[in-house]
Formats: sequence, C-alpha cells, structure tokens
Amino acid sequence: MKIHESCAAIWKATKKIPRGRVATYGQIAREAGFPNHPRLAGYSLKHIPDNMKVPWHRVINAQGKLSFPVDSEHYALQKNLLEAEGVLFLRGKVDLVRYGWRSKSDAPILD
DNA sequence: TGCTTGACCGACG
DNA sequence: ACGTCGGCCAAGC
Repeated sequence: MKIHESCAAIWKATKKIPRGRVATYGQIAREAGFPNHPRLAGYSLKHIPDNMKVPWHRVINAQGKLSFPVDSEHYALQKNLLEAEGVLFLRGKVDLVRYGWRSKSDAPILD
C-alpha cells in the first residue's frame, strides 16, 4: 500500500514520545501538524509498516484509556508494553497528569 | 463524485 | 463517573 505524507508525519511525531511517557491521539496529531485530526493519528498508527519501529503503544486516548476492547490481544499487548516501561494503570486508566508527555516543558513524573 | 468509516475529542446530563 | 451525542475530516471504496 502507498504510504501517505500524513502517516509519515504521525509516525515521526510518535517516535518523539520518551520511554515511560504517553501522549494522546490528538496531541500527536497536533505535533505532526494536523490539529483537529485525532482520528488521523489512529488511522496512521494502525498502518505502521512492520520494518519501522514506532512506539505506537505510547499513544492512548484523551481519557487515559487504551482505545481497544479490554478483552482484545491489542489491549493486553499495549498494557504490557506500557507497564514494562513503568507506566502504572489504575482502574484501567493511565494518569495523564503524571505520565503525559509535554513536548515543551518536559515536566517529570513527581510523587 | 458521494457516502461510510474510524486505535478520537469535548461537552453535557 | 459513566453513556450519549455532535463535530471533526482524511482515507477508502
């Protein structure tokens, strides 16, 4: 399939998310130069070529939840990958204030 | 062309 | 804290 410019931009933005942090679809879309296109981020992440490494698991929705059915393989995989990076889940949600990535002032995780 | 589909978001009750 | 609803707009058919 053809690789679109928009997808490449989303992938690029996604790669900037540091380990142990998460970003929302809308945030990534903005970062890639597509404000008001959160769904484009979802589309792009769904079509990542196998060969290129993109930390797609660090992208979650604005509610701090994973955008997959809780009983799906994808859900389990993404949750495992995040937990392996130290991202904590509480009641099926990630605390965005704590783990959310801020491209500007990269405020750390404080207790 | 035109219509449907989203790995979404924010507001509202 | 949940579900619903309307808005959003590129992709894909």
